[in-house]
Amino acid sequence: MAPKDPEATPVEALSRDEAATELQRLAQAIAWADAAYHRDDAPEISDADYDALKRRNARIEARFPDLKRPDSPSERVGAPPTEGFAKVVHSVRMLSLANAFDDEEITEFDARIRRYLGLAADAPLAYTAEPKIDGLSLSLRYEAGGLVQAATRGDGTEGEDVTRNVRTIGEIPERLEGGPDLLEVRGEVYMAHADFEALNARQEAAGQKRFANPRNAAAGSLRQLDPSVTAGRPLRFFAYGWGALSAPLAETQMGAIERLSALGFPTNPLTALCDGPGEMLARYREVERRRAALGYDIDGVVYKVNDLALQERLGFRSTTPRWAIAHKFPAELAWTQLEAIDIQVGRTGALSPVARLVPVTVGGVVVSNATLHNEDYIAGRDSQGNPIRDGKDIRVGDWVQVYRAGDVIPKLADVDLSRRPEGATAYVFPTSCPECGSDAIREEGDSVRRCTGGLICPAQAIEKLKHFVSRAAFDIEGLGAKQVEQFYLLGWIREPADIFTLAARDAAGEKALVAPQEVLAGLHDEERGEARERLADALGLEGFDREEVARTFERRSRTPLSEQLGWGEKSVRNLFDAIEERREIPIERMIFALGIRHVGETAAQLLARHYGRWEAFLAAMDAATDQAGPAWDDLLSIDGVGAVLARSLVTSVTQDAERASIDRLAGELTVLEAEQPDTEGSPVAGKTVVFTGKLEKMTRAEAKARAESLGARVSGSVSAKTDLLVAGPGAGSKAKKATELGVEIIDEDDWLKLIGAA
DNA sequence: GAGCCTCGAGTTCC
DNA sequence: CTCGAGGCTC
Repeated sequence: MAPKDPEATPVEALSRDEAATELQRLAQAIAWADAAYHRDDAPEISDADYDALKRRNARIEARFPDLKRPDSPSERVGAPPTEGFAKVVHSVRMLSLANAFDDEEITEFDARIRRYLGLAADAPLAYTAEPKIDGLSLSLRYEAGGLVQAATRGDGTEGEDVTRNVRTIGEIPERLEGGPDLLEVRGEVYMAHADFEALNARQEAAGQKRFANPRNAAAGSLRQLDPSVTAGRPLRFFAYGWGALSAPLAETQMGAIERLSALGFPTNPLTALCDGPGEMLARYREVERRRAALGYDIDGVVYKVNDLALQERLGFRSTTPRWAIAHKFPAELAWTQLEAIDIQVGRTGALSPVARLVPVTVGGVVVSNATLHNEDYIAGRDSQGNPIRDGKDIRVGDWVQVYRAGDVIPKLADVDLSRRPEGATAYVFPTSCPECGSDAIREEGDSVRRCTGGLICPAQAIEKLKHFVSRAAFDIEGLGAKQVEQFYLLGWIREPADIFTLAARDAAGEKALVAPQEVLAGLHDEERGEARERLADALGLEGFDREEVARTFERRSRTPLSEQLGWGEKSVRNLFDAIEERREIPIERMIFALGIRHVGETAAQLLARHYGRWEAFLAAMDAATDQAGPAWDDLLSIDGVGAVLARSLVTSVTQDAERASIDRLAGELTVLEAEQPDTEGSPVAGKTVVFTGKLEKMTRAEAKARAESLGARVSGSVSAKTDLLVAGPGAGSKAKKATELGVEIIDEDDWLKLIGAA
């Protein structure tokens, strides 16, 4: 059990008996945290919390030396679970693959590539096909033939340095002969079935936890802090790709794989060349047929365009290469019973139903929750009103079939009406918010029902704050989702601006922004049991008693954070330092952090680039309030901004309460001007370019992607703001308009010459 | 107006 | 990771 947080009595005030009791409690709590960290590779409490426990233990021991226990945590040897793995930024992003689940999607994949490349349906186009190993991706960096770094995939941009562990894997060469000077090899670490069974037998004999499946075993083994543990684990490796290179490996994917094999890397023996969708699908069946006998887990077949020059032309979408796709095997299914349907309220007020299930193992993992999407889904209809699951609705008590979409997200596939319990009634979707009681309404044509409470809804307020501190927004170290939620419940932070005044209020001994009566007022009716529980929990109380809650609420408001359990002086200082660091914030993060519907990372980036300065952005929003006029048109002229986004943005930013909150926040900050894309030496940076007519050396999509990578804005129509028109043969009205407006016109060859210089 | 292609939002489990 | 929907292209 996790240690609760009984309001910490100052060490000085502890009686002897209390001290002895607490030392025992601390010893247990620390041992529990250690075990959770080492055994499960999943710390249950934060490093800061852990440090605070240890420090309090040490202080009590210092005051009562004779009470020191034989199992005192301060005597424990071994590395404290502070340092994890160093972060590694990948020089070339490790992307994921687009997925396909049926044959048709593979035909479409081929057609899409041909279209993009401008190839006829019958032109030759070869693909490689290889089994998709179910393990963990790894990037191995070799310099001058020697392995210098191994990193996990992480989020694709930044992974963890696992070099010391990887050096213990026999199948990964330490040195290469005759490779390029710089070579990053990418592949999959996995554990074979036989090795997995043997490992689990050993784990069990040693009284340790069995691993749920080979992939978890491989992941757990690779992420050992002690490389000697990894050395004892039977990890294996298949190379399938590469990142940074000082010289090309080959001209084709197949050639590159053969080269990696010649350099000493294991490559998958089932890798084959296919000349089109027909052969690809035949290969898929073949691999599927041999799946059970392979001796290791695979979850599909990956196809890649064989010609590397074509791969380069195809390039990437935002998170996946265009030249590859993973054809997944059908997901495993399992039947279980639906215990309850809960409603969660998101940042935008969306009411999302979640299925609480009798736990069931699906694909090696125990699943107890699954998404139910929205009210139509429960009723057995899709957003167009067409029946899904043959129109069967879902009721509490039903037997339902579960699968893990993409091997991750649990979903329901079917309902067994023959086993429906007698008296089961159709689920009635709430029409008021379960968190704040406000009306929950569904807009015309929308599939989700939303709480109309806005910021008075605690769920929305908390989710908005979580979004605010999230990685792509303010990313404040030491202030994660958990802390934000707790600070909100304790009344210390109600809106983003409050984060930046917290340190001062802490020093002044008055953190709460609301009176306890006010907090309690919202908890009157009996239905709000959950909210009461959460508040009691945040206060560290076992039960809910109004007077005790109010008392504790005030005491915690007055007690400096550094004296509260779970926090120590150092962690508090780190938190406040991290907050101070974010008083300077890039404008794109600021815009994203506001959490406006339809404005995600990408849209925020576009807006930041367009307006440059924060004041200019706000002024433009004000000028566009009436949704007409030059400011409104200017907003809509941004490529990627349409009417829906614009309306959502302008109404949010100019709405009084919201705006006041934004201004309070901005008052605490220095918002940094947008950085233009890194296009040093690009002749077209910041220019607005329009393509028209037929392009002969590249497709329109390629031309657009290339121009944007050089910092140009590509627009669809010629206007006074257009700097350059690239006109191929057959250009018509656009060329005419450009001439009228005096916009420079060049042909495709001139364009290539122009950007070739970059 | 139809058909992509992306992005945004919501979600689970480790 | 997926679904829904916004926005762009044809």
